[in-house]
Amino acid sequence: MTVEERIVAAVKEAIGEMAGQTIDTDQIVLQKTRKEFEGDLTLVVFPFAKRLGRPPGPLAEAIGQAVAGRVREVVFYNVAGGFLNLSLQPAYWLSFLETNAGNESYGYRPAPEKEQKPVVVEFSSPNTNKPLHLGHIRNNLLGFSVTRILEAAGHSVVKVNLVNDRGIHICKSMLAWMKYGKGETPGSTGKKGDKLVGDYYVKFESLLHEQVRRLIDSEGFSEEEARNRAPLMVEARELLRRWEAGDPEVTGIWKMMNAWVYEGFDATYRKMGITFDKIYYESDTYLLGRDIVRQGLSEGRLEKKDDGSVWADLSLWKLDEKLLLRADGTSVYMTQDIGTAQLRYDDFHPERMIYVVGNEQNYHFDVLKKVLTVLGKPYAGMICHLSYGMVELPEGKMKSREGKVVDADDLMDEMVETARRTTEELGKIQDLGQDETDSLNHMIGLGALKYFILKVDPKKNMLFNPSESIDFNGHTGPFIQYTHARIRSIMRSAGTERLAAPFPRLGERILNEKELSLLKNLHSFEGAVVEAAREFSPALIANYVYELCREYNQFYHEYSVLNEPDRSLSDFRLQLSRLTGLTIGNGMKLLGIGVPEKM
RNA sequence: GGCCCCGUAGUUCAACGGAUAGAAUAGAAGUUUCCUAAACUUUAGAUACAGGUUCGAUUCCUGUCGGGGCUACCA
Repeated sequence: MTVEERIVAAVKEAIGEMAGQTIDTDQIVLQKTRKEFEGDLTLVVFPFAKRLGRPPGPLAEAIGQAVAGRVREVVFYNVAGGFLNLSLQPAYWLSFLETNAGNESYGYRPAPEKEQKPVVVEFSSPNTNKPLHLGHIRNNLLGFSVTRILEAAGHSVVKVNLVNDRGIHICKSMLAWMKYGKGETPGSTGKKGDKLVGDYYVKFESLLHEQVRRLIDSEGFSEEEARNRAPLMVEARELLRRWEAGDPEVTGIWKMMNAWVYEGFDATYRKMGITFDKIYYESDTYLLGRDIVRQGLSEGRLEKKDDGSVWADLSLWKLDEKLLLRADGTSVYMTQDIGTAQLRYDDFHPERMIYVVGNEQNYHFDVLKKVLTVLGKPYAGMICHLSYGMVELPEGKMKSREGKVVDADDLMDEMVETARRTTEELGKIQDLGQDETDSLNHMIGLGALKYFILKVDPKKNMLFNPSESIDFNGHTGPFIQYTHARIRSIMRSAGTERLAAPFPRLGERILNEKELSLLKNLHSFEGAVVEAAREFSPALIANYVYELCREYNQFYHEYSVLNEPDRSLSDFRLQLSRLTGLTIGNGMKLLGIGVPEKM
């Protein structure tokens, strides 16, 4: 049990004895004491004052006395208004540092038992006719980081990707390539496969748009009708029909073009540093949902309309009916999601299934959960939509169809290029070889980008302005990486022998303000990890690490580590720096960001 | 129209209902004989508006204004 937990327990006990009533643990608010007050931890007493009908001041006093008597580490307390400030004995902080200074996995819970049920996290989920853009970057980084955070919090995790590789939209890019491609390939054009296919999708849409406009003008059709009647659309539907019928020519082209796309995606994932444990393809799974729906129909859980379409009645939750099978028996998006959920459940028997999907699909996931409930599926309650906000451009939402996107590859390349220029300008690392320099610049460039995105609360929309490049100074990834490099530099100078020496005895020496606040900061890393796992929020880690670095840089500026003449004090600061470095590294690892030895 | 989300310094982001709303950046002024100045210090600057709930509201409720999303036999 941590000290915080023991204090909370003591408070609970004390109040129980004083008032004869029990208080919920989560009603006991213990926060860090603000800098302007004396103490380490602060208990907010107001809520209890009200319940016990006693004035806050004296009550705080009484609780303080009780806690000091029960928790050994609490050596002093003071009351300010309705706040009870508790001070821990300095030796507590020192022993904390002593036990953790060399702990490479500080902040991480031990790996889970084999029999523990995993959490399945789906993220990325690309569409094979759209190259990845900034919106996908947020999805990928979030999803990947959340899996690392869950692992650090002691969960077993499976990372899955669901590739949307079939449907009418895929036929569109195929059709455009068949009609106008003249046999182009990634090899013949030197283009990345996903980009090449994406270009044909855009080409289809723009040609279709022309046809639609002409039909509206000449025949007076409505937009919808014109879209339906446009020759290109008719051909695309015919292509889909042939695909579903297994036409060898069509599936051959489909396989070939998909292979191009996957090669392109792989390159992008590699650059981003993202990996998966399992990749699902909708073309493999889309029929499964249909069977489940038919089964549900035969069990009387669903309704069939006169035209043959199948619906789920969600009026119990004040939602509309939801279509699950069209009149012609084909499936819709929701039908597929039912199938993939089932498959995932069968494959992993998870405790939870998390979907990292944008908040534009909030309604969809609400409905999915309800539909699975109607179907009586045991995993209906396991579905958890990790809903994140859009990345907006200054002119609004990104739209693939209109080509208004920030391309993922381009953006990453620009970041690396900026890193390269900055590294050269500063000229601090001449001793590295070309390969090392390249990988350093990659680390810094990607670090800046990833941090920029992950520091924002996932739930919130965020803005990206392409004309203002992402910063490398201030509240940024490179700032954190730089702090790490500084610390590593000290570690190298100190040498392994000194680091391995017994922990210094400081005697009666009082830690200075910076040392103490650094220690407290380090101490709260574990809590930050647990909180981030509970909230699915890498932003909490990002902001924690930043705060830690700011704290360290102030300390570094004000006090010397290796040049401190008092040897034991110098050793203490060395260990303090060491744990700071480890914590920065471990924190950044949870964000999928590397930290350098030098920069 | 109905439903949901969001309005915090010029800008981008913080703040379990808790003490004087934090940072960064842009602006102004400084710090290099000292372990990496991608750093540090000082300075100025914000809760859209109007009510309510409470010991206490950026946070919860209501209304107004502003922005975004969803509301497909698209995915």
